[in-house]
Amino acid sequence: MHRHEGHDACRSGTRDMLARAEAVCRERGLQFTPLRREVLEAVVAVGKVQGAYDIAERLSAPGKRVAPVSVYRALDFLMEQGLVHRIASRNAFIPCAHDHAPGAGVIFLICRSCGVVDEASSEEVEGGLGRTLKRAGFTPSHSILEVEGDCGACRDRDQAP
Amino acid sequence: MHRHEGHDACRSGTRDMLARAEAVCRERGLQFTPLRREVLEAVVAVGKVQGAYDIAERLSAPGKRVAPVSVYRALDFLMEQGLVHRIASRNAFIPCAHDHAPGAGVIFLICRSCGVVDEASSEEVEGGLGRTLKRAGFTPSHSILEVEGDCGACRDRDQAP
DNA sequence: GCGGGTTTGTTACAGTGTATCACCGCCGCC
DNA sequence: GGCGGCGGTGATACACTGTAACAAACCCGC
Ligand SMILES: [Zn+2]
Ligand SMILES: [Zn+2]
Ligand SMILES: [Zn+2]
Ligand SMILES: [Zn+2]
Repeated sequence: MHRHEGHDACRSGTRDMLARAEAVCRERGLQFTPLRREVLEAVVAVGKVQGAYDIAERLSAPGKRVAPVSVYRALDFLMEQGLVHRIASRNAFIPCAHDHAPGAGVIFLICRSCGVVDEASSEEVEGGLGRTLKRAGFTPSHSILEVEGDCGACRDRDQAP
Repeated sequence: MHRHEGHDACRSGTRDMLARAEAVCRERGLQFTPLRREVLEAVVAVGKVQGAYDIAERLSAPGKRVAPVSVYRALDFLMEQGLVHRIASRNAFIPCAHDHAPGAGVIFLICRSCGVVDEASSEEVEGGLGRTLKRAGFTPSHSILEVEGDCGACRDRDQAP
């Protein structure tokens, strides 16, 4: 069922996220380099969907340019480690504060007005999808489920200004 | 529930598809122009996911160039009329031989080996997703559900060559 | 025929993602 | 110490995807 902590936990301090990233990398014998750290910080700090070029621009400063290709490499790494998700419908990236069970389906709730992306999960959806695929004789390798709409916060804000 | 006719019906003759397109356009007072017809023919004929540039190249011939931008415009039109779907995870397009109820969710089953895309639907998934969104206080405007994997035909072919 | 909306052609451009190669830093090995 | 492999980074170039802008052609009703 849906045991989700809400937006605040999703954007749980940059510190927690970085600590987790360090732990993950140490545990797997991988390098958590300065570039990877900066990219993850940028993704977490903004909290909304961001394109790779946005991140590159944000990390660049007069005299220190970070090329998009470097950002892509860092994002690929972070995605492999489950620290970042890619939102296919937006060509953009968000941090992941969860610890997804391997193979568990994630539902992305993308707010079109504030750009915040919440994550949810549902045994019911998961089960129904599995049965549907089985019935169709289809062997899934990986699926994406992205919903665009308005989050509760934005709806409240718009209705009672 | 899933009342789907299978791949053959999906790729049901080009003729059926064109007849339906003509009917739809006439009924709605829209023009089914030669370009739109050619683009739809190309999408139907191949039957697999195709990028807009693939279609443009396919329609181009020595002496007669079809620019990608024209293809995009035709595809936009065909999508608005429900004759073509866009597959977000592939930046590609497929024909739709179904008559979807407005607002009904579609599940795309994308075979990574043959490129054929099947469509399915499931009340169970639909309902579970609706309840999950409601619980999260999220008002959906539109969602995509795309599954990548291996279709039955390819699995059979690979196992018994 | 004329005027106004729609469709198409053409060009240019913005946005997204990858290939390639060179360089660097590190670590293990001789 | 010297050497070679290996992973990460920088830099450039390029491919792929999609859109903006404007002009020309087309259609249709008046
Ligand atoms: Zn996540
Ligand atoms: Zn919002
Ligand atoms: Zn369809
Ligand atoms: Zn297949």
